[in-house]
Amino acid sequence: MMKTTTKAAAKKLAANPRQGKRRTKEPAVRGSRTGRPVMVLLDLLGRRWTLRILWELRERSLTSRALREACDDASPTIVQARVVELRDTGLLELNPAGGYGLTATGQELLATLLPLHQFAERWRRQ
Amino acid sequence: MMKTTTKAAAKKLAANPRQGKRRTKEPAVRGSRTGRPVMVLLDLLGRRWTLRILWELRERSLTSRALREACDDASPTIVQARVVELRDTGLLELNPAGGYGLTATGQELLATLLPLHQFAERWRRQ
DNA sequence: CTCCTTTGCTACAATAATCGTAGCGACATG
DNA sequence: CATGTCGCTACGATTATTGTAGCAAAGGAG
Repeated sequence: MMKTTTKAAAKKLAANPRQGKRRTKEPAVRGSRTGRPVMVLLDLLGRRWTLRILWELRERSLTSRALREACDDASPTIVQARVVELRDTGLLELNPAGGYGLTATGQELLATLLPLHQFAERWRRQ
Repeated sequence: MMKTTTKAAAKKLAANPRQGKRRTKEPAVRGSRTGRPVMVLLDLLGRRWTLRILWELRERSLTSRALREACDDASPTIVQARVVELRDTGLLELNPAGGYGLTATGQELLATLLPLHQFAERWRRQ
């Protein structure tokens, strides 16, 4: 019934090594079959919690748990799934010292999203 | 199980008057209980097809069907639901002459999203 | 006034995505 | 060893999204 799907973000990981290196399999982004970068990006950002996660990491790194709390205590399942996607697409990374943070590319993206803050304020006042 | 929900975008509309004026009920946006404008906005945009719909309307109005086709033939159910949300939040409107188009506010929002196009291009090349 | 097409919109069952709660193994500290 | 945190997963329950059909209200052509 679906046209294309992220076959299943991540299948199974052997065990639980404190830090699991991201394996490079499934594209992680379903992306409107055209493959046009913008569409792929819009699709990626248009998934629940993705924008929020990026936003919460805009000026600091957060541990997996802190990140969940920052996102209104979102389900660990989905936050983890989003983190995997964002890592696979090179926007986010797990710091060697621990905690998640934006990559250089991720910060570039966030820079283009920052104006949303101002817009939101104007928007609120109709 | 849910913390907050869009009780059900729209229940039932009496009949099918060619153009149904949006009724003002449910907030339409669940928005991370904090109520902070940015969060509400991120939540709204973080729903499937929302960003895409706005994007497709960036430089032209489209009829409901044309809009669906532009969005990779997304399900009419979901496109309609998103359109309702976007109308309720004043970002999109149904032109008297027919077809959906961005409101002034909607265009403001889109203006802040346009840079995503350039980013996406850079992003593609890693 | 019919026939025909388009428009905005809905119903419905099936499927996929998301949610909550619980918990694992690895590692560090006391 | 006992305790705590870390990144991460399992799994049943609940929503959200998908596809397919189709309705009623205009509008146009004949």
